[in-house]
Amino acid sequence: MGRGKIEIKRIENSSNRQVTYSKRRNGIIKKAKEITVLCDAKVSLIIFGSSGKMHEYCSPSTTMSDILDGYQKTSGRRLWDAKHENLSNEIDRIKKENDNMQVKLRHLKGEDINSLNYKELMVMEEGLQNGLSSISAKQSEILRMVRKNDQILEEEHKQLQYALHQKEMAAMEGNTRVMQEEVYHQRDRDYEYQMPFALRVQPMQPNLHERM
Amino acid sequence: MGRGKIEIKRIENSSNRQVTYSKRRNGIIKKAKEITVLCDAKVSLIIFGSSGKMHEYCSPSTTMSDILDGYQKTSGRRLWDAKHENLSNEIDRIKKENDNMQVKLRHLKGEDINSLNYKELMVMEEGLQNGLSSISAKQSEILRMVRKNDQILEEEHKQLQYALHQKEMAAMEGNTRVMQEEVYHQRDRDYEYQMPFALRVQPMQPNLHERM
DNA sequence: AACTATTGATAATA
DNA sequence: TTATTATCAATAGTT
Repeated sequence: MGRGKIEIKRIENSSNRQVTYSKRRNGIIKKAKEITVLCDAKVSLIIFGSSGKMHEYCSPSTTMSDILDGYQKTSGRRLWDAKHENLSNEIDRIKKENDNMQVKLRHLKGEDINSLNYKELMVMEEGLQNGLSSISAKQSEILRMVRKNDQILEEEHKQLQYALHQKEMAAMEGNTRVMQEEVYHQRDRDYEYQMPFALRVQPMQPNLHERM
Repeated sequence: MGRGKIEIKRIENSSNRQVTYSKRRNGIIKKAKEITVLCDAKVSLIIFGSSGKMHEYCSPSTTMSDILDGYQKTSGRRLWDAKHENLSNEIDRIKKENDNMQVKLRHLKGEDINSLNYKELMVMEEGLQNGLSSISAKQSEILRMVRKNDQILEEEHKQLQYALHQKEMAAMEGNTRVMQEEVYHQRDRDYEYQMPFALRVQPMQPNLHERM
C-alpha cells in the first residue's frame, strides 16, 4: 500500500522509520476507533515508539482499568500481582514483628509467661528491675524538683511578705500604730489580689504542674 | 476499502457485524505486528468483541505488564493503584502500631522516659510491679517444682538402694559375708550403669530441665 | 470461507 | 513536518 510494496522488517533508515511509525500509528488508532464504532468492540491500545513516546487509544464506552480487569479475568494472567505480592509480604513481615512485640509486652506485664523457661524469666526480671529503678529514679527526680520549687516559692513568699511589711510601715509613718498589726495580717492573707501581676510569684518550672 | 464505502457507525445486521469484526480485528492485529517489526514499536492491544470474547496482541520484545507500567508512568493515570492504596494504608497502620509498641517497650525498659509525666510514670510503675511479681511467682513455682522433683527422686533413689541391697543379700545367701559391705558400697556408686535402662529413675517432669 | 471490486492506507517523493 | 500521489493492502459485499 504505497509506491511499491515493502518487506515487513525493521526500517533501517531512522527518519523513514519515524515517518512510517507516525503514519501507521495513526492508521492503527483510526482502525481501533472504527472497529469500536462499527462492531461494538472495546479496545485498549497502547503504543510506545522507539523514542519512548507513548500513544494510546481506549474505547469511549469503557476504561483502561476495565479492559485490563477483563484481560486478567479472561487470560488468567497477572498484570500487577507481582507488586501486590511485595506489599503483601511487607505486611506479613510487619505483622510478625508486631506479634512478637505484643508477646513481649504481655510477658513484661506478667501475662502468658508459662511458655518461658527459667533463664528467660531471669532475663525479664532483670529488665523489669531496671525499668522499675529507672522509673523510680525519674519519679524521685520529679519529686525533688517539686520540693525544690516549693522551697524557692516559700522563700520568695517570705521575702515578699517582708517587703510588703516594710512598705506598709512606710505608708503608716505618722499614722496611729494602733491598727497596724491587724491591717498587716489581713493583707497578708490575700496579698496576691493587691499586687501587680508582674510581681506575682511564678513557679520556676511552668509546666511542672502538667507533669503531676 | 471494499465494494462501496461504508459509514463509520454501528453495523446493525448482527452477522455482518460479527464478520466485519472478525476481519477488522485480524487487520488491526496484523498492523500491530507490522508496526512492531517495522518501527521498533512496542504495542499492547486488547480487544473485546460484543460477544465478550477477547483477543490480544503484545509486542514480542516486551510484556503487557511492562507496557502498562510505562503507560502509568507516562500518563500519570492509575490503573491498579486503588488496589495498591489499600495495602499501603494497611502497611502504614501497622507500622504506626509497631512504633507505638516499640515506644512502650522502651519505656518499660526505662528508656526515653523523660517525655512521661508523673501520672504515666505511676501507671507504668504499677504495671512493672505486677509483671515483676508475676514473674517472681512463676520463678518460685518452678523452684518449688524442682525441689519437689528432687525430693521424689531422692525418695526413689533410697528405695532403689534398699531394693538393691535386698537383692544382693539374696544373691549372697550362702556366700561368705565378709565382702558384702564393700560390694554393696561399690555398686551404690555406679548402680545406674548396671541396671536395665527401663528401670532407671526418670524425672517426673521430663522437660523441666529445659526450663532451667 | 473465498472472491474481488473498491476503498483506504501508506511508501516514496517533494 | 506536511502534502501529494502512485501503489499496495484491507475489506464490504457477494458467492
